[in-house]
Amino acid sequence: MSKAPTTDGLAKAARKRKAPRPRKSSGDAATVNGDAPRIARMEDVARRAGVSLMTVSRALRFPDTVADDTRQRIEEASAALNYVGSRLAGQLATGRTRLVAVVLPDLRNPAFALAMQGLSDALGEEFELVVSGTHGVQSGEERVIRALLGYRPAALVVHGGRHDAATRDLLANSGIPVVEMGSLVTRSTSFMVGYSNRAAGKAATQHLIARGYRRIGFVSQPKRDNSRADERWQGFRAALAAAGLTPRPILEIETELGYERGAEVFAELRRRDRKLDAIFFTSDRWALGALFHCQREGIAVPGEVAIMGFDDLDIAALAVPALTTIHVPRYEMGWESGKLLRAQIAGQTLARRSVDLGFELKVRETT
Amino acid sequence: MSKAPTTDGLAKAARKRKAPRPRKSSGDAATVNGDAPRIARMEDVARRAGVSLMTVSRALRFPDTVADDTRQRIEEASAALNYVGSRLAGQLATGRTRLVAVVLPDLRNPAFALAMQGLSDALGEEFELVVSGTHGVQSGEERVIRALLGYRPAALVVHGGRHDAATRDLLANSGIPVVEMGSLVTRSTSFMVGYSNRAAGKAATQHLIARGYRRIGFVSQPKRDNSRADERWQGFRAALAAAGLTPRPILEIETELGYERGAEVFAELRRRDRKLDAIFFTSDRWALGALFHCQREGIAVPGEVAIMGFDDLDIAALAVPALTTIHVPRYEMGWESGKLLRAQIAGQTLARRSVDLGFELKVRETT
DNA sequence: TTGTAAGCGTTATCAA
DNA sequence: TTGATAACGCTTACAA
Repeated sequence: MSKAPTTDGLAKAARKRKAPRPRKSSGDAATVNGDAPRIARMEDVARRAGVSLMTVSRALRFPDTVADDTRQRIEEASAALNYVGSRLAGQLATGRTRLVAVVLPDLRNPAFALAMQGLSDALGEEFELVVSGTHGVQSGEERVIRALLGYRPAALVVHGGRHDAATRDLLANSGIPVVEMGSLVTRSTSFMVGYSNRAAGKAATQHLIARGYRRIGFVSQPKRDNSRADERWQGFRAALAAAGLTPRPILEIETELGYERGAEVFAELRRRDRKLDAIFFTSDRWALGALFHCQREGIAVPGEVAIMGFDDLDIAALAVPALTTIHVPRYEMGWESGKLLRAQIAGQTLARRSVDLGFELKVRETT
Repeated sequence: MSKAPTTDGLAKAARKRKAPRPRKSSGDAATVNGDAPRIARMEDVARRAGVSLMTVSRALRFPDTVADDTRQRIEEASAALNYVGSRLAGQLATGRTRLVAVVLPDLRNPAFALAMQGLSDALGEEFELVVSGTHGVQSGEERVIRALLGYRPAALVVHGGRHDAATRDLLANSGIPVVEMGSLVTRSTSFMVGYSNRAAGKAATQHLIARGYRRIGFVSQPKRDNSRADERWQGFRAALAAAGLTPRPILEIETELGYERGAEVFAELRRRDRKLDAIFFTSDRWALGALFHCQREGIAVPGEVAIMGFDDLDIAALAVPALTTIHVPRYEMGWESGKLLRAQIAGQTLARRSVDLGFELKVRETT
């Protein structure tokens, strides 16, 4: 008896010797003795169904392994108590979560919203998305990712491109499948799904040059904070160089996103060079703002100035004149990322580390 | 000795008597004896810093309660191991999570994206958003919410309006603060933050009537699946009735959202009534699609037909002619919901169960 | 087919 | 100021 006693009584006594943390009321979940209705636990269901905890766990996850009548009793009890299993507990126990963490520069950007929908669709119902925005600030990225990793997600989706050293480190050592969605640029340890912003920027510019435009303005978000902007700019410069055109920094403007800003920047660029004959806006929002501005002011597009956008928003094709722009497969990026992650979560080892979904130059009426 | 022995040895022996589940390698997280680098646990940090588990826990959460040098050692160890605490475990232990569940009809809708940003901003960094879309299908709502509740979120945000009985039940018994965001309509147990779609629909229609339009078309999403659509329609009908106009169901069309559909529906309505003098589109997307269509076809707006939108998308004000529409405070809805939830999570009991953020009729050039 | 015990990684409680 | 222990609600491994 003094050595390894086997009665429950003693074992439990041994466990409870020290002051235990007071547990929540252990009355049946339905029969609450207090005020707020306690959330039903699996144990409550078990008690009500007259079986053990484990039988409930099994009945809920592997219905076939439990006797029919038992299962039925459990299902009734579960429904009666409005039981919703704690995934926190479940996932802690299994070591696997069904969460996919998503880090985006800006939640309100419709382009990202589209990608998220694709991601969500590809992942299906068994996964949930935990989303966080960095407000476009690169320095915030590591903190946000770290916070998300605390939930031990099954996978991580970040917006591709440039990351600081700490972030790269975090991604590389996260121990979970990571997809960088959007840009295709850096050598990286993660999978990449997207297109080349540099190539797209170059293609857009080459189109303008091919159309005969020579004095071309360039509008983007601050390149310092925004790697996409920087890559598109590199493409822009590369196209100029390839055509033997001298870059004119005075015609390159950085500004915040927004339709109104498009009109302002348009006017500013024309002020800087009266003979400006085309502008490459790296977002349709500016381009459309400028286009409407021209319409209002009676400026002929592309007669006086050609306008090139980027993104191919839904309205781009409908505006009058219809906007020439670069189409990017937003939804598909999400979808492809989701498929890739599912495969990896399922244990597959994938070889290809990069999926180029390409882009499409949509030549319409503004160039 | 036979009664309540106090030595650790025996207590542990008693616990370990039966075949224990094989634990993961217990080597230091950095010195892995296998292949994949194990994620560091708090215990690893403790070992490395030469303190107990609890001291680490304290040092990380309440730095002030730990001796300076101890804390420093712990911070170093934590950094060296790239330690990221498991929120799964932490939140299971505390019974409180820092997750806010969000259920939206459609992730890709820019309007919802804006609200999400507001929500995220108001909640701040200590909360994460778990997001799920229902694809506009009301019947999917309960399942989605149930799945989300499994994560024991600190609060729940659903898109307001109509819910089926099972969903209402779930919301009422969730035991956490719930905000219905968007519509202000049903009596509900949850808080509501939004505006009255009915009032907005009525105001829009009254504006058209006041302008002298009498044969007014109405375009919306299927009212059956979409409570907002239904409420706006009720407002539409109410305005007609108040003005003594006879409703003409033939001029009411249901269709899917999309710019292109706007042009199609516009043409269809004009076919149904050649003397149609105005159309109330319950989304700017259709309205703008129709507007561009008119521009292309040389149809005078509002000369031949007046166009009224809903939502006040950014472009609405810039289009030529600028679109008359209803402005809805999307970002503010999210922000207000977030503030409300934070207060409730913090334990405050709030009296007001409904926040009417109103809407604004933006009279511009298309009416 | 069902049940028991141990463990997931953290925090609350109490003792030292 | 620090540490030992039980508990959070579930699942895995094993026994019955």
